[in-house]
Amino acid sequence: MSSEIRRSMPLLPISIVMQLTELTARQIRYYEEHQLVEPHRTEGNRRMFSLNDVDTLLEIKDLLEQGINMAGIKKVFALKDLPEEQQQEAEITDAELRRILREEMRQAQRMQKSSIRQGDLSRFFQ
Amino acid sequence: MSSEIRRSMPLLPISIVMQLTELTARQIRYYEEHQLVEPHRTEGNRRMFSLNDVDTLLEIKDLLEQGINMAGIKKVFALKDLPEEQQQEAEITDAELRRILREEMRQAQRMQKSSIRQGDLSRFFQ
DNA sequence: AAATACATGTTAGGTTTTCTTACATCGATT
DNA sequence: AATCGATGTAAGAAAACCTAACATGTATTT
Repeated sequence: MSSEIRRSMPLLPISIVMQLTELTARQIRYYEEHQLVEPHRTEGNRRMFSLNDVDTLLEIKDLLEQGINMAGIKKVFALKDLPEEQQQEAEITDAELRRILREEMRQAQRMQKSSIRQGDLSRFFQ
Repeated sequence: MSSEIRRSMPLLPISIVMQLTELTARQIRYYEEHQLVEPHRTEGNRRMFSLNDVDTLLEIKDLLEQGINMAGIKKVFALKDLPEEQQQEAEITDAELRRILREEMRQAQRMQKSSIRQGDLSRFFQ
């Protein structure tokens, strides 16, 4: 079995994903609501996550900690998932993204100054 | 994180292990009863299995399909798990195992002839 | 300053999954 | 015929998870 298949197999219940990512169930479900992850569902409607899903969630967490919001993260993922042939067509969107990211950086700095940087300490607050 | 650690992390609920191994919950619990696997337990007493546990279960399944019973499988695992230093002390048991396995092969052939497929070597294990 | 939006917390009620225990079954052995 | 070994099955309880709704704390907008 290829490692690709293995990493995309839905194996993990949400409780384990919570441990692996240090995200709350609420957060994980919220990101799913925004279609940033799409866990498999069992017959009984329970979410089952793959290792790739966990990677995605860790990436979301990282971007959020950088002050980027849902819309920004969606853009980032949209770009990343573009196949080679379409990367060129994305140029305009790419420029747009850079503008977004610059703006986010400023925003992040403002947040740092006011000591409200969000996310990085979440693990200490259960 | 080392692959060793990863493979020993309790990540999988029994439903997933059932799919991966094509064993029933009853079978998995029965093998645990015989201490052939020892899944982690959550606070709420749910079994959580590691990838190593899955490997072990697949090995159990294979040995069972070869007609070896619980006691025999315990012996096989006991031998396999011996650290280098003790391998020598196990020589006698090792020879014993080889004898057992040779006998088991003959038995398997007989079984094929008579279309019987189970319970072949119980007499050799106590 | 009030209203709004965003990300997350919390609570409630319902459903699925898993647990243990006990008894049933069926082929093989005694 | 009785026993054993591996597995099936059923019942009742508990844990884990689900959705939906409302609450909260910051940041932005008006």
